[in-house]
Amino acid sequence: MEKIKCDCTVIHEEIVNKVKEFMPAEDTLTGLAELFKVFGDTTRIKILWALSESEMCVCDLAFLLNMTQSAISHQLRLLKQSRLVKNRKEGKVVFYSLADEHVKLIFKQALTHVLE
Amino acid sequence: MEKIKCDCTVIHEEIVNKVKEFMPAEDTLTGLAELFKVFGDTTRIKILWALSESEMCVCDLAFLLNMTQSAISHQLRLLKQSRLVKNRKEGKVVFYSLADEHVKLIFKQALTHVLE
DNA sequence: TGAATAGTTGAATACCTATTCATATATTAA
DNA sequence: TTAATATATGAATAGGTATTCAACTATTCA
Repeated sequence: MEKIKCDCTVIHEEIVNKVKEFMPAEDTLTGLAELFKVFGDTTRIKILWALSESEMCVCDLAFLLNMTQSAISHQLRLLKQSRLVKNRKEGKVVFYSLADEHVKLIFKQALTHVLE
Repeated sequence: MEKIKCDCTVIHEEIVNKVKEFMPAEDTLTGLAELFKVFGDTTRIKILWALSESEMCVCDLAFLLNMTQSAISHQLRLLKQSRLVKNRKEGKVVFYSLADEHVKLIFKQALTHVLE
């Protein structure tokens, strides 16, 4: 354990206080992190990307990603809880699709960083 | 374990193949997930947000986020490895700042989803 | 030189989470 | 009703990771 306030922070106090003042609410930042956490998994990224091309059922995704249907289903539940995908039922088949256009826009922005 | 190719995927074969064809390279998708993983932590989000306001030294960040300087240092190393922050040394003090403008743009995009 | 400050780092711990496995539900068709 | 298919889900496991703790380095200054 150590003390929090260094000498240099005292010197920088004005800047630090100004930054603190403009920081978004704790909830907002936590929410941001939670959203990015959902994007931060290869399986979910692939699912989201696939759904950005076309709506698909669970076993389509399982086949496409070469994974068990169970694993896909678990991830889809997570994605739905985060309001990133929605679904509709047609007989025994459940089709999933993107909830809105945000996903594509976030992808686009992030790709510019990755592809450099 | 279970078989991968369901009957309904046979029916949807055309769509599934088309989606597969347009999927980005494995490396690209993994890279995307890795980037989002870095954003997917409250501490790192706060650090990045703070640095989007002003460059700061390690102990400034520790004071601002009320965390040990060691914890902050560990996270800064991660952020630097991901090319999201850069640093400069001035005597004993190391100042960190955002590596480029991508961070702000990605934040902005994601916020529109969180704040709805 | 020695003391103090700023920062880094490796190991340990405690928590989280992605996948698997087994099972359950829902729908359709025979 | 029974059998088959599509999906969902709870528990267990294995792998990952954020923070802490205890050193350690680098720099300044007295």
